[in-house]
Amino acid sequence: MSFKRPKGTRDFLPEDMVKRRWLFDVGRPVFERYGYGEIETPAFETLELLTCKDSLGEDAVKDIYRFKDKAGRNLGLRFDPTTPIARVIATDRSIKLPVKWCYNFVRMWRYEDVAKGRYREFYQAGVEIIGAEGPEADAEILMVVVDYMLATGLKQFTLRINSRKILDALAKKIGINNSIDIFRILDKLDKQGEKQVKIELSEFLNDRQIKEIFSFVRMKPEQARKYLNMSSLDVEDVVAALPAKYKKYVKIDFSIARGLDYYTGFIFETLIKGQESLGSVASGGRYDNLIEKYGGQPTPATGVGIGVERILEILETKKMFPKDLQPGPKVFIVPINDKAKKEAFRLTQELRSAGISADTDLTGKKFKKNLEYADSQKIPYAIIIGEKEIKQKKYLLKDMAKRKESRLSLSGIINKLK
RNA sequence: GUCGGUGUAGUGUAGCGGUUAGCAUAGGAGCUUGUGGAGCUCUUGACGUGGGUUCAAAUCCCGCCUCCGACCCCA
Repeated sequence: MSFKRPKGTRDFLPEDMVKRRWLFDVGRPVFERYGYGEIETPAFETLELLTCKDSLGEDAVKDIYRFKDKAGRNLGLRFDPTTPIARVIATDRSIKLPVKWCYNFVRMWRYEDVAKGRYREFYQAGVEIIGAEGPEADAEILMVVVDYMLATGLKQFTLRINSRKILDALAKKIGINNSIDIFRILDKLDKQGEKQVKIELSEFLNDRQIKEIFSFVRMKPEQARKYLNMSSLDVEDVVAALPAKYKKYVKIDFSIARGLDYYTGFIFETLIKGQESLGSVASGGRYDNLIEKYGGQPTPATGVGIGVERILEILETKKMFPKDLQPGPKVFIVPINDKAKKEAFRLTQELRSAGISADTDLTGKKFKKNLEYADSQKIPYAIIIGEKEIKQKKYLLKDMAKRKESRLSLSGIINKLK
């Protein structure tokens, strides 16, 4: 019999985990710098919360992993981080607003089709600002994303911003009812091109409407303002709140329309240059009435979800991980024969006590095999220990890559490896 | 969910109706015992799954599943 992993799941072996761990560690200081506190909610919630009608469409509900507990309660696995966070805010009245919460490599489940960069079990990072309605909060979300991207080493990326309010005004102006369908199609403009989008739109709209949409998408903000007869555009306010250093990463784009389901205003997505086909690696926006839908006070909120899986994939293809990411010990202690084994074991523990990641043979392998093993595991150093070494209290420290050996005392080794 | 492709040791593959299912690599043991990435010897290990056709199926047909693309979707 042989067992398989369930579809859409992955095993992360130590060599994978060092990379994931690296990204985790790179993101955390960014969140901390901005003053976000970390939050974690249960892996499963009541199905009632997860399927709370107004917040998601029918398709989304189908993608929830659901089950009954022994008492017959209907439960489901968390499929996004925002819903449980909204639940916390809605139900815990003692929380003083605003709050700034982050989550880093939080696990999520969606029962959907697996595709490149999409799994049924995956991780996400992100931040939420709840209880602040000004454009500064939205601007800060963008700043966090920019800093996060830069921290990963990615330098060429664009945050494309738009607003649900602008799209709604546009829909009203040109007489569109089923605006969600329309803007979903429009959202593909970048990926599929004008021709294809026009074909798809013609199913719902007449030529005049399509023409107007396309001319709108190309407008400058000031033209758009005039066209929609609005005194100000929220996306412009957000850009205005941005420090100069961040402005160059941000671009107003009236064609983007991510996640129209619960967003109420400002929305954005992040594309990596050269990796546009992978889709957005960080997207979010303002959702001012979600908390209310979960039974809380009317509460403004804005945030971002960062697709760490996609970022990892991009870093992998671009070979951007630090070279020294290597699981396992830094030094492997090799006894020359059985007599030296005991001393090797003792020495290993001595190094560990000194804070050095050290390991030794536990299987009774012979000298040569142990060297081979250290080599195959890419352990950078070996210490060779035999009768001579024990007597002299000087050990042979071998640099595996350079194949060079030096005779050092224990403290000498500790100094060198620290 | 739809369409197309695919499935042979851990990995990469050969076999295209009758084979002891071949090869490479990885894994294990050794090449007489104080020096590893090579070489040599030995060794472990595979036809996704269930039906059907046939004297005979890894091989042909069908269902299911997996994986890979494309579409749909992505809260």
